[in-house]
This record gives sequence, C-alpha cells and structure tokens, in this order.
Amino acid sequence: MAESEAAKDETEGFALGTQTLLRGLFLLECVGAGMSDIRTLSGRLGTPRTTTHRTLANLIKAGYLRQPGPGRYILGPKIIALGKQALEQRPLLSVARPFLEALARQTGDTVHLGVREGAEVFYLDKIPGSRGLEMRSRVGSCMPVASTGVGRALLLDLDAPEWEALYARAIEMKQRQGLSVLLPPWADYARDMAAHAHRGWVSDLEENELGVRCVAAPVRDRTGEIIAAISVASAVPYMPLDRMASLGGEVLRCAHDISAILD
Amino acid sequence: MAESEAAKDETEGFALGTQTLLRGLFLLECVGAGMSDIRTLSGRLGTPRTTTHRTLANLIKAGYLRQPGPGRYILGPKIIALGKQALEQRPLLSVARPFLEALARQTGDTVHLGVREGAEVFYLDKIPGSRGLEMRSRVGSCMPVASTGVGRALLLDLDAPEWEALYARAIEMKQRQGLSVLLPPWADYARDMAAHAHRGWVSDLEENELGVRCVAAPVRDRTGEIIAAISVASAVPYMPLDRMASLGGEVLRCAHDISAILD
DNA sequence: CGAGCGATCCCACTATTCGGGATAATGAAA
DNA sequence: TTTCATTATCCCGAATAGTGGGATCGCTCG
Repeated sequence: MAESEAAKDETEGFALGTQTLLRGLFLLECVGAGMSDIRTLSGRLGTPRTTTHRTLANLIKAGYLRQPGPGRYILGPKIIALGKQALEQRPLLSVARPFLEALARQTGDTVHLGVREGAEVFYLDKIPGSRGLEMRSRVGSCMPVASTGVGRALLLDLDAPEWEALYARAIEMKQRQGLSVLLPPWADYARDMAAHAHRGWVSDLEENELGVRCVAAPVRDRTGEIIAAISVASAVPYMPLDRMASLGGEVLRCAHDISAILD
Repeated sequence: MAESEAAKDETEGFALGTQTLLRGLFLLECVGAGMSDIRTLSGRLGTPRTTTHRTLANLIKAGYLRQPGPGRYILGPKIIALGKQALEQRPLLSVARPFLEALARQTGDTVHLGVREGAEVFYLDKIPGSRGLEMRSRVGSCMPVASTGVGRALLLDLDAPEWEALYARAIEMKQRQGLSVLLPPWADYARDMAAHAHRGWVSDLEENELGVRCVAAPVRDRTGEIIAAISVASAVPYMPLDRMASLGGEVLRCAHDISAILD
C-alpha cells in the first residue's frame, strides 16, 4: 500500500474513498511548507516520481500551483482566492475586526483573535503591535490550546478534568515539536485556571513563549457559549503586572462588545 | 462519463489521471462560492449524492471543510492556512507592502497590487481607502487585464496586436458576466495605450467601473520586465484630472521604488 | 403526520488511477 | 565539450480505488 516512511503521519488516516484527493491536498500542503523539488515531494508522499509529477502537472493546470521556474513549485492563485473566501465565510472575523483594531490602537500591542480547533487554538486574525517586536504567531497557524493566553480563554467554561487532558496534550505537543515547555506544574496551572475562570479573563506570564506576556478574554455567542477569544500580547518589559491588571478590564470589555454584536 | 449540465465549464478540461482530485477541489470552490447544501453541490459537480457526500465527509475529516450545522458547509482552517502560505510565497508581496501602505497614507485612496494571470489581473494586495467608499475588488479575485488600470499597466510593454487581443477578451468576459462594457472604441483605446506606454503610467477614466477613476504604474524586475503593477483608485469626485496628473508621478515613483528593491 | 432532506452503510462493477520503464530536454559539473 | 543528475513527458497493462444505486435512520418543516 505504498507506506512510505515520511508520509506516515498524514497517510495513516486515509479515509476510504479518497486517496487521490487527499494525496493531492497533502501535496499542496507540502508545497505550502516550502518543499519545491520533485524528489522531496515524492518521498514525502510515498508515491513514485511519475505519479507525483502527474499530480503536480494537473494542479498547475487547474491553477492551484504555479511553477515560477523549472523544478520549483509554489502555491497558485486559486489557493489565495480560496483562502480569502474561507476567511470571509467566518462572520466573526468581520464583526471583530474593528474592535480588534481599536484595541490595537489603544494598547499599541499585538492583538489576536482565535477559535478552538480540537486541542489547538487556530488564529483567525492578528494585528501586529507597533512596538517593534513581531510575534511569530500567524493567521492560519495553530498552537496547543492549553498553553497560550487566547487558548486558555477558550477553555474557561470547561472543568478540571478537561483542563488536565488539554494540559497534557499541550505538553506532549510542545515536546514533539522540540519546544521548551514553560507551563507550571498541573496543580498551579489548575489553581490559576480556576481563578481566571472566576474573574472572566486570562493572564499569561510567559507560559507559552519566553519573554511574552498576554491578557486574554473569551467571546461568547448569544447562548453564552465561548466561540472565540481575543488577546493582547507584548514583551515582558511592556507588560508589568499592574498594566496587565488594567488591560484585563479593557480586553474583557472589548470581548463583551464583540459578543454583544454577534448574530 | 457523468457529463452534467452545470458542471460542464469546469469538467470539460479534466486532465487525465485526476478526476477525483479536481472534483474535490472544484467542490471546495463551490463551497467557497457559498453553495452550502448537498443537492446544489451534487448538481454542480454532476455526481450523485452519495459520491458528493463521501467527498464532503473526507474533506471535513481532513480539515479542508467545516460543518457549522447540519447541511451547511464552509471552508475549513486548512484552507485559511494554505491561503496564508500562498501569499507568503510571493516575495513581491512583503517587499511591496510598506510602499503600498505609504502610498495609501499619502493619498487616502484605495491602493492595489496586481499581477498578470493570462488575460486577467490577479489582485495580490489591496489597502482600502479612507474615504468611506469601498471598492469591490478583493485580494484573490480577478478582472480582465485590458479593462482595469492595474491591468493595463501590466500590458504597457506589449504591442498593438496583443493589446487588441486582450481588449477583445476583456469585452467578451465582461459581457459574459453581464457587466456593462465601458471601454472606448478600439481606435481610441489603442491611442490611449500608446500614450500611456510612452509616459510610463496609466490613467483610467471610469473605463472599468462607473464612477471609479484610477492611476496605475508597472513594477519591473531587474531585467526590466513588468512583473506587477500598482494603482491608486478613488471615486470621480476625489479624482479630478489635475490630481490624476500629479498622482501619476507619485505612483510611478512608488512603483520604481519597489522595482529597485526586488531581488 | 407525512414529505423532504441529510447522514450513513453496504457492495458489486469497472472506470480510473497507478506506477514501471523509457526518452527528451535541461542545466550543472567536470 | 562531455558527462552526470534532474525534471518533463509519453505509453500502457494491471488492479486498485472510487463510483453510484439502493436502502435505512433521524431530523425538521409545513
């Protein structure tokens, strides 16, 4: 069944009735990740050169890939168009935008909007801060929910067992990626989360990334369910504890304002 | 061969060796375009409900689609991520951004960055103007090259026969979309283009959209070839002819600045 | 309450995709 | 210039992978 070494991760879950499709999509992901020559792609997909090449050619013909030079492949215009449409299909985004911009202007720091996607936060929007330093999060990227500010704001309504499961997942995911784990021991983490849940917003003291602190609050729909979260993040020097305390109120209010307009 | 009526346009060109893939991608496009129920999608694809549903299910499992409610489908997070990556793979974009922002700030109008994609301009970036009105162009969307300002700036180095072919294509495309054709007769168009080519930038007097005027200039790579174009657009009242004349210089200079940094 | 529609499962058929092999074309190294 | 290493394509038989008809269950509307 062409079980190649490298492609294992993505291949193992091939649902019935779609190898061609999923292979093609995985190919797009690989190209998106910067792989650009056939041999690498073939290896990653676990398909012979011929097949890989055919797929590439077809994707190019369809506008999903481009070939700026021989042997080089990049994502094509159709992908850009789809990506835009995907963003526009989330009403949340257009509703929240103006609020996020206001928040960014007031604070001068990096503002994020994220939603939960399983055990991860998915960043839907980001406004870089004006303080020079650039957070490396990006729209469209993911992080473990339990380890980021936005992420934990998404979890405020859960209970301790669920927190613990996600806490474990976060540690595991970070380790697998070779990142240092900055989360406090579970007991402390649980205590903090309970406190955050009680006051309605989250403070993050370099628990996801060294040197970065942030303040986050959940956005709720009309039924009160948490559907997203926003955060303001900055480097430690700009985020003394007393500022975080006052920012908490601001972020929470902003989140409420967004919630109020939803639907 | 399942030649359905509606899917004809997209199906006719099925390259050998990839119906499943292209079908799946076409499905994504349909969902991106807002179709949201199986019957519509089935009809559009020309596949029976079962097959359509299976494909949908697989795309959801893979993260390319989401199902916010039963019977509703929207594009998923993976598409957003890919779209972002696609944008980041164009070095042009990050180079041009700051210049476009400066231009937008100075002029207060809508700024576009576009590249040529066959007979169309493909909008790579857009900064909305601060004058209240919103242009309906969008990043990721296309227009006939010959009918827009940015588009014509991309054509400045071509010769009359090529202009004429694209001019014809533009009219044809607009008509097929049911849009009114505002282009002047070919003789006038050719004369204008020659003049624009001579002075190095393009002025557009409501030739693409009623009430919208714009000024555009080409961006060139190190070899001098036109690889992109930028424009400043606004509503007629904000774009008197004398302002356009002075804007021409500014836009041209901005385009040169971008060209200078490329590679 | 019945009609309509979405979500799934099952399964036999065959069209569809796969991938080996061979050749041009291209470009870089020798 | 020759040689090697890659990529770009074409062809074609085999069988795998995808297709689509049919039937069921559950839900929501009208």
